Amino acid sequence: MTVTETTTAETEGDLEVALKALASDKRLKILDWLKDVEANFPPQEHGDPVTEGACNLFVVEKLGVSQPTGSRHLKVLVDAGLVIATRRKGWTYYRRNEDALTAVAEQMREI
Amino acid sequence: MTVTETTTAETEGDLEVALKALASDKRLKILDWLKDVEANFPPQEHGDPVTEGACNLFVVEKLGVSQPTGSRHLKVLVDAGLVIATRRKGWTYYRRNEDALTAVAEQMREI
DNA sequence: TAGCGACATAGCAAACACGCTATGTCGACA
DNA sequence: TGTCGACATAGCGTGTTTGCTATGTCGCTA
Repeated sequence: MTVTETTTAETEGDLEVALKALASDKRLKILDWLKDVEANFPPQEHGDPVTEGACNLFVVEKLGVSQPTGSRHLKVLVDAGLVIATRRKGWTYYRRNEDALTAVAEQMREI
Repeated sequence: MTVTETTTAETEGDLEVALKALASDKRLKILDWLKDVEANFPPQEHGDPVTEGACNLFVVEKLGVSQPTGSRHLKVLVDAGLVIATRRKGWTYYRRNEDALTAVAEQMREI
């Protein structure tokens, strides 16, 4: 079994990094879609949409870009700590890091 | 008398535009400094710091960049509607657009 | 009206962001 | 072990951002 979780622990970190990650139409869309994986993506027969998130290819397809481009957008979000990637078997699932997103929103109240 | 106020009326507009403007270390600093003009900038004998804001040169100097570079950072904030520029006599004053900033923070709660 | 101080604009180079194609890696399965 | 599906990484062209210097504009004031 190989399960790898990736977070950059940005719950309190650099606001600028988070803002750079958020300052993109496509990445804002991804975050919005991930609010409700079951509603926004096709059914996954291999990995729980609720606990693990949406798989890479579904996001890529919905974004309407090539697979590497979509993967990079996701990586930007992961590197900023706003999204958590779970790698299992052949697939990678992405879900929102609600704690980090809430922290960013909180910091924005003092901007 | 020539007084010109500049706002891009972004009180409800594009979140992405605001985030792009905010995704910069220097521009975040400017916004922070403008929270208290009197405390963060030298005394202005020509224009009320509280009602009109800080003059261009003071911001530029504190940023530690050239005058055109500083002016452009300010312009980015103005274009995004986050800062209001008031031009009077020879000087241009910049102050925070609290309404727009609050609106952005509010939108961030649903991100 | 000549000149000066305070900005704004133009124009340019370096760095970064973003799209793509091509290719590498890694786990399953025949 | 060979192949295939699902990503990740490399590399490349293009557009945008960010810094600078040089220069334009505008409102005084001499």
